Amino acid sequence: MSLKYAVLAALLEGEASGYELSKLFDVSFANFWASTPQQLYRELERLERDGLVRARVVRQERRPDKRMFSLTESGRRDLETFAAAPPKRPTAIRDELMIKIQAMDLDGVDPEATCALVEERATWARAKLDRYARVRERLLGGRTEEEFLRRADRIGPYLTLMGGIAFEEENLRWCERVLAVLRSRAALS
Amino acid sequence: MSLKYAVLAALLEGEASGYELSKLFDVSFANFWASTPQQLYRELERLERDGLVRARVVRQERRPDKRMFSLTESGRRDLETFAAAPPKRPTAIRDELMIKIQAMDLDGVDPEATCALVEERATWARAKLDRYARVRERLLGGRTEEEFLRRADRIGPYLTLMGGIAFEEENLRWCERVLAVLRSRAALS
DNA sequence: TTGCCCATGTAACTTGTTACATGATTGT
DNA sequence: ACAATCATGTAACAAGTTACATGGGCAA
Repeated sequence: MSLKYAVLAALLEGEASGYELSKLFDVSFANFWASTPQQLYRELERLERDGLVRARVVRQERRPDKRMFSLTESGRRDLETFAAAPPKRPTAIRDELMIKIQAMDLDGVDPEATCALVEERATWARAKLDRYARVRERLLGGRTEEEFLRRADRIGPYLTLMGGIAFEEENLRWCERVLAVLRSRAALS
Repeated sequence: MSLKYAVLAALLEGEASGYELSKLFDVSFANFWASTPQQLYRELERLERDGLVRARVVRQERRPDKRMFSLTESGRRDLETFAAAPPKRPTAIRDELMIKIQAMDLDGVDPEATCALVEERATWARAKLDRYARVRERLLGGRTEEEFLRRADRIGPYLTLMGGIAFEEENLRWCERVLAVLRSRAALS
């Protein structure tokens, strides 16, 4: 139900193809709404059928044709209504690593293996933070954060990005605390 | 695929009924693996059929019968294998509020309404933190964190709880920053 | 020459959600 | 009297995942 609104919100940035949206959902949108390219293509079909989005075919040379999607007036109105209404469902998280941590104390589980998993997570978190930093610079466009937040027309995308950055930073801190604990326990035995 | 392991990991705490598991998934497990009671009942059926879990019917007076589930040896081994293997899928988050924030700059969206949504989120975050604090006290059982992390047999559940607490604290800080921004913009116009 | 990028899609399958049903007990 | 708690479940539906297919361009 909400992937619909995630797509509409993504199209606020302007016209985009399914492929471009799938890239966007891989970087910034992934922080709060996970989805695969297949889901997006399916959703776009539905949104077009329902008149919330319109498609324009762009012929390309030496590249497959692409369909550029944009919001219709009715899509925009629907999104406005959604944006002011209270959320229907609580935030859902699905993080396999945490299940593995929950079960790490089992006899058959090598603490070294657990360490490796946490280190991998930390590496990913750092990579994500790097990408966010670049997106942030682009959004700020030379202004300071304070200046931007006071004057810019659209601050929504910046506020969600702030959320993503804070989340990954916290993630990284957690990884480091866990690694410190695991290492000091390894030293004891 | 991983709800399976989330359930097995939950049963590490000991025998539990479907109902009790659904309570657990509502409090601590919800931080990293969301699921509804109906999913749990279905999953438990499957796990029993596959021999990873065994059920024992407990007759009760003045209460419906209940089925208490516990891990079998093969369930435990399966969980051990899972715990040491790298995650198959990246962490997925689905947070409606963030979509609403992303779209908040639309003309038809009242900034007051957006504020109210963020305040509600902050209230929930505080309530969650309260509950986590109680779970934490129970786990520590009077010891300090340092002492606990050095000597306890099972630290997995504490580490995931630490993650949940850090996540909610960050959430709350984000809410407060957003509210400060929204209020100072409201004062300007 | 292997593999990734662009660009879209179909089909089969697995998960997750929602609404409903039962029925006694306990608390306000 | 009404709602919540305990305790489980069915059925219908919506959403998400995985594997596969197409086919030229481009870089190491």
